[in-house]
Amino acid sequence: MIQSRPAVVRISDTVAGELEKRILEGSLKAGDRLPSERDFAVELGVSRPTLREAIQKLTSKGLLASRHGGGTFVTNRLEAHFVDPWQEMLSGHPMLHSDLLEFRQMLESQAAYLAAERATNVDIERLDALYATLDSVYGSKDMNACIDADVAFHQAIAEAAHNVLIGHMTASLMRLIHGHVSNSLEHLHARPQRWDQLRSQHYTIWQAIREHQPDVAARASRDHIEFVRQSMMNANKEAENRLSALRRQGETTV
Amino acid sequence: MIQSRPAVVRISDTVAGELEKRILEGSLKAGDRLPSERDFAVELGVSRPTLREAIQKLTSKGLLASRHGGGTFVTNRLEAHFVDPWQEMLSGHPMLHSDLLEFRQMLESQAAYLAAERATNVDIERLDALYATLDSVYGSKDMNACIDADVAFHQAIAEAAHNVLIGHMTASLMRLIHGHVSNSLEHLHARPQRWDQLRSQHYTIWQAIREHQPDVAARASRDHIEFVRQSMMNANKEAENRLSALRRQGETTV
DNA sequence: AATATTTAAGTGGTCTTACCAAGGAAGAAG
DNA sequence: CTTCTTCCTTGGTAAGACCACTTAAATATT
Repeated sequence: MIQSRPAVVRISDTVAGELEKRILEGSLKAGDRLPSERDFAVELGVSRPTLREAIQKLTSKGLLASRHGGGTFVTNRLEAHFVDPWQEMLSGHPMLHSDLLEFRQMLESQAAYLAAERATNVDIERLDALYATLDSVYGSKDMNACIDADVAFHQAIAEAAHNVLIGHMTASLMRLIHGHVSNSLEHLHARPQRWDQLRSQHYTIWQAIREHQPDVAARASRDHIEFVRQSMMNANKEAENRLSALRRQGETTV
Repeated sequence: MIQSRPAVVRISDTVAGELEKRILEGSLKAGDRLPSERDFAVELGVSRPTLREAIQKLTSKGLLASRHGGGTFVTNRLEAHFVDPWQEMLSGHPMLHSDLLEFRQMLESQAAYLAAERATNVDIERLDALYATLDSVYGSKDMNACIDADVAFHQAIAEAAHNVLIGHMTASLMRLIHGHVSNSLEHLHARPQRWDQLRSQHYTIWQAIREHQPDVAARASRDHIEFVRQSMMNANKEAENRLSALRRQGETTV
């Protein structure tokens, strides 16, 4: 109906593109309800399964949301256009956080080891500056600044290892977890003693690299991630407890 | 039980999640071809439109790709995310091979450690089979078969570590260096004793994992890569010697 | 015998029809 | 007026059929 020659273009893609275009242009605003699938399919000149496949695509992009018996609506989150598969996976499968931390533990401890072995004077000067800002910013309450300084510090260590793979890998992982770090650190906000523990851990790593003690640096880095890991597991456990408490409360009110 | 939060349980979502999980865990590897939609729908116990909707979701996420008349394939986007930047760097700058081996040393020793810790009976059975073929094929002169068996063996170890990042990372690196392995091994062709050394190294790793001795496995794996590293450096040195010898010869003739 | 062409089987893409389940609104009962 | 029932609309799933494309085996050609 729509096209005499579909050629290599899938109709569902064409429909999805058309809908996406309408949403972006504003003719379909956030909160709007789409016509029923049957009517809309006729209107667009395609079959209902084809329309549904197009809707699935946009739903997985976060642009649409369907309620059984209710209708299909335009969501208000237009920012989720480009999805990094790993990013999606991380939020979808929380068990991956454990794997990710395990990987970081390996990567960063090795980076610290090599950095302690190979760091030049330039590297150490950079580390000194970054550690200074890290230490000063840890005294403030600015969470974002802390995260940025933390990332920069670890990235500098990775680059001081003078291995391009470790450098790139660390950068990739840092980019990947940048959004999740806040989750894994926010529970520290009300715990000053843990805050100080992190501070001293960074100090140990920094000094070990400065004094070219590879084993100490690797061990300290390993312990550092292990600490974050334990803190996160505790946070998760507490969250579960709160959740089940809420559930119990709900059951009583029912 | 008035209302539960995940009230809407769409089958297509369940299927999509199942597929995503399989891709993530590696049972569906990059490049793999899915069964035909008709067969796969029966296998999963759902209808074909439902399966298609699930595939649409994952396609829009970039995890799957369908070719009309050809089939549906698992993309390598998860791995490409990490590997892409290195592809041309590695081929352009041979000096990076040293970095690569260093990275492998870290990655594979950690994989061996975790595999020795976590390998299930199924994992060990797979390792047994792969080691058997590896050992038998090492007796032949078939270099390609040796490389394939070697890659499969190390990949199986990485998957036995039960860490999706380590699994994908190893797969990426293996694919990345597949063409380079021949370079790093061809010099062994005329050296039977080194051939036997590799064989015994593999045996040590294999047994350590079977007997759940993480430290032994990690150490053996580390030594294994170190051996390859030394061999390659020697080979490079010999190549340089031959090259400079040729140059000297050229100077005399000029 | 090797190569180019044809053919047939298999696969994804689309459509039609039908039925089920969840939501919502109109109407009936209190 | 409130509450409950009923029924229609809507999205979700299933099954079968046909079309378009790819692939590879079978055939014809050289």
